[in-house]
Amino acid sequence: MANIQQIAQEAGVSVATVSRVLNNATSVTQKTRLKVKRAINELNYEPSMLGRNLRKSESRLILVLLPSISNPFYNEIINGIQNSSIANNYNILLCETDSKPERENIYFNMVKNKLADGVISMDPTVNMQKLNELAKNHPVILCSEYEEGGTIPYVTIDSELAAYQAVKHLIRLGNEKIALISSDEKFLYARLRRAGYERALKEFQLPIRDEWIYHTKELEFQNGVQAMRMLLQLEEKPTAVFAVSDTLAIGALKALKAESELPNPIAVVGFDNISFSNMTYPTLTTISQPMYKMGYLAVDMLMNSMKDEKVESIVLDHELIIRDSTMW
Amino acid sequence: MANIQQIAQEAGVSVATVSRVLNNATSVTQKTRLKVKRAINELNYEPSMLGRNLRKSESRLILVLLPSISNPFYNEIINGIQNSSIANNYNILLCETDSKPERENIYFNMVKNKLADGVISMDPTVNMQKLNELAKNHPVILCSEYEEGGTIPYVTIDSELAAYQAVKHLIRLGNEKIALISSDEKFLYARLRRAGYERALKEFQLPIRDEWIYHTKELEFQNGVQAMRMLLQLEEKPTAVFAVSDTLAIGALKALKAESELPNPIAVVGFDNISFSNMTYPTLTTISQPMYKMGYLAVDMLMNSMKDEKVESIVLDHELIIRDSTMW
DNA sequence: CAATATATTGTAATCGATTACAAAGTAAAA
DNA sequence: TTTTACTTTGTAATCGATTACAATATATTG
Repeated sequence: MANIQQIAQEAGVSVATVSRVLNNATSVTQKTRLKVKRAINELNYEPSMLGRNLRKSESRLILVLLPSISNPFYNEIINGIQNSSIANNYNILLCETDSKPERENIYFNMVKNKLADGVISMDPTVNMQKLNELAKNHPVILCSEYEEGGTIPYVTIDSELAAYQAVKHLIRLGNEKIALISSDEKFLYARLRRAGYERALKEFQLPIRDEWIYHTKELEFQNGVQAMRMLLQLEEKPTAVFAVSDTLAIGALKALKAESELPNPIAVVGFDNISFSNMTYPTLTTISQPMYKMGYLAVDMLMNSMKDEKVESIVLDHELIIRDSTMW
Repeated sequence: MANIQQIAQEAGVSVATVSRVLNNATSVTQKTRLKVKRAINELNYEPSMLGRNLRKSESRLILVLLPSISNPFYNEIINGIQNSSIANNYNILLCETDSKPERENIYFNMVKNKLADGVISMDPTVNMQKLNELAKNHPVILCSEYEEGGTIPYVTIDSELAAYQAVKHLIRLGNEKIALISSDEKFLYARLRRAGYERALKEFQLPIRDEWIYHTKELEFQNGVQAMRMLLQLEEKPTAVFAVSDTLAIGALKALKAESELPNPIAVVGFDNISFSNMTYPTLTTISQPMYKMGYLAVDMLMNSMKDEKVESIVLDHELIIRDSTMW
């Protein structure tokens, strides 16, 4: 593969001139510009980004941290990030941490090593201390999951309010025994959604019972199935369930279908509005997050952060999508 | 951020020695090694990959091309690719082409520009001509979708045989009117799966009727819903359906549930065994591809290709997973 | 101890671009 | 035709590492 020297030689000009042509600098005559372009075509030349990046000390790559790509919740956010990045002439590196510190370290090092220019983290399992450390010297934005009272800018929704509204919806439908399927409360979103759940129950003077609150280890479908099975084994069964994610809710629905001898249907509300939530039977009532927008904005914020502008955190609006799982 | 010069100065040695310590070269005394390490810690130094990559003319990045991350089919493959890459000290760049040539060009240029060392393409919509061109100078492996009679090594399954077996299963259950929900036949997998479908029907002297073959534009759930609706409007309705992807099959199931006045249930078989396929109602009978393995092997093949070894294409085994959608 | 072999360290070129500054060329003004 | 102002081009330093080769230090041998 040819390099800039060879082009310069072929075109009979200096490397500086070739570089100017490559970067559309103004001060190059039409005539020399043509000579250079001809040489470029002749030798099938593509400028090396390695050289350019080293000189400019940038990689135009954004790291996107997420625990696992298999959670469909991230799909639309990633779409937003992707489109926004490309519009800004950046590319993204999707980084599955699998919630493993070793993996996380690899990616943090990439940033320190200048292999990436900034980070958007959607990973609730991220090591916040290390991330804060990184954020001192590098642009970092949190997307969806964030740190309360932290210094890293974030874009998210009001999880507490959303949960409150979801549960209130169940109450309005006449449910008094409402269970919660949540994940690990080390995650902020889980704590917030639980808080919303409790606020709604308290407001209507309904009991908050420990055995109606189930914590799963992960967010896979199977965890939802498992959780629902446990709830169905209780002596006093709930009549409705609020799950902190669609994946859990869908698992719960599955477990309910398997249980043929239920006197009354149990209502289920999920969270995220993943595309599959409209394909289940019954279709799932859920909270819709503006995922695409969230991703898009996260990149905007990162770009501003790179320009050393002050970046304000953003809280976006959500929406309750009412489907069959609360009206069968 | 400190650079290698400063470390050399701080430690009172030459840059070469620092580099040797960084790369665990043998010929460094314990004493100087310590001096250097102390300086590294002192100045909080992280070597710049930009410099290293330029010098070594490699980026240790693999591009993974796929049309869209929202298709859950790719999840497990990506997992395999990811794990295998990390084991080989590479990172992957997930590249959604959205089936747009502009996007594709961006990524191809990254390879030409030395920003990535190789490509694994899972994108059926890829421009094969350009990819072949790229493959002349850079390592490329095809994963899942491939080119018949092409020169780029691939890892895949026998789609024709799998489809044949899926349809044969439907025939054995007594179905004689079997529909096909396929995608665009510009994709090889679609042509192969249709061929398998037709082979099974012919073998049992069953009719191949054009109105029972529906082609969707995309692979989203909604396309499956749409396809099934059309099939249900036919005068002579099929009693079973084979869909070339789980997403389409799941959409079809959804459309079937919506239709309450069916005299007999319609059996459905999908393809891919995505994780959702076990969460639908009824659960989906499908063909399971060894997705993780496929991804893992693709990286192995790429590594060999980078070492300029000859790489043989691989056809892996599949499996028919029988669930409720063919026995209700 | 001197001569030689070996282990350790340093010097400087190199990867491929960008860019400040200098030099040469061209156009405009005197 | 000079002189001046402005454009265009070239020279060489630079980004931050690796590494061939040279130089020096240390160990081994006779």
